[in-house]
Amino acid sequence: MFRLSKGSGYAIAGLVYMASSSASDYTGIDEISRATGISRQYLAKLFRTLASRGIVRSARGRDGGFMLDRDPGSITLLEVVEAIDGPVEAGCVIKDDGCADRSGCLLHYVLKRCSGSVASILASESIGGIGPGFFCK
Amino acid sequence: MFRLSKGSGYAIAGLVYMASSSASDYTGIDEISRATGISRQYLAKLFRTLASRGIVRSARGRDGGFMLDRDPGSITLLEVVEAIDGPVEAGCVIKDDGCADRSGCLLHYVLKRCSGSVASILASESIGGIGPGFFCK
DNA sequence: GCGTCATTTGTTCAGGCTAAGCAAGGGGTC
DNA sequence: GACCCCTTGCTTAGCCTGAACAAATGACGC
Repeated sequence: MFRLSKGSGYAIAGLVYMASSSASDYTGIDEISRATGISRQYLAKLFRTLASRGIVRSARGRDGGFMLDRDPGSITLLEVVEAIDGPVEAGCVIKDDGCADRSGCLLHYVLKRCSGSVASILASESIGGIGPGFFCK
Repeated sequence: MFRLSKGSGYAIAGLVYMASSSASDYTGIDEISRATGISRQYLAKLFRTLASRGIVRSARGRDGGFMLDRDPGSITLLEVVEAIDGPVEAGCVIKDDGCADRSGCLLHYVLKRCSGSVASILASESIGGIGPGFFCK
């Protein structure tokens, strides 16, 4: 009903690396994969999704790769997570659609508070804000 | 890296129903399944897990069923969620073990804030606190 | 008291679905 | 021709669902 996947973390790690490399040209997926230790194929799949969402730009062929399409400071973690995992929001577990906020579903209310809290934390941090010091040893 | 599954929601719904029925004897899984609209088999599996964690008590045979083993007000949603989904905590995505809090992993820090926030919200609500008004129409 | 029966949980199997990761070939660009 | 993204398909694991069978318990008839 509500999740943060490993894929989201991988995408954030890759984006942070790109932002910190401060290269004005494209960065190959192989380089990002080596630097972060993430599976090359899976990372490529994630970046294709990010490209379709307008977060990164891709170029094929020699000297091709991926490149941030916007200022790192303007890309929030929430945006990245929602691109990969879908909306960060917890609906009612019992009824998929019904159960609007107006109904007195207390469980729905508690879950809304959880997802809302996570969303606001993720929205307050950006790729540029994480910075190159991000990588754990 | 961190999730709240449907199973957790189902378990909470079942427990709330049991607490609200205020019966001093055992409640059958069929009754809970009918009242909540949750798959009987899956609900039974969830309740078996809850029984092994000491949250409910079970009895087989005629007039058997499940029964809260403690005061509904003392069973927090966090306890139920962790019984079903495991610990509500987001570790580092890049390194499974290393990456302790002391290292300067900013992503780790952000994720810790997210999971900590969710855990504290879930810990502040109990099965007894949700109450019978919980069910959405 | 004993055997039978209905009731209800416990166990097992099988299938559909999604996330995560792997591998190979296609095709664009320098 | 070398480089590198794109597409497709496959495998593994875990979640969710459904069905059938086994085991335990209480009620009833004798």
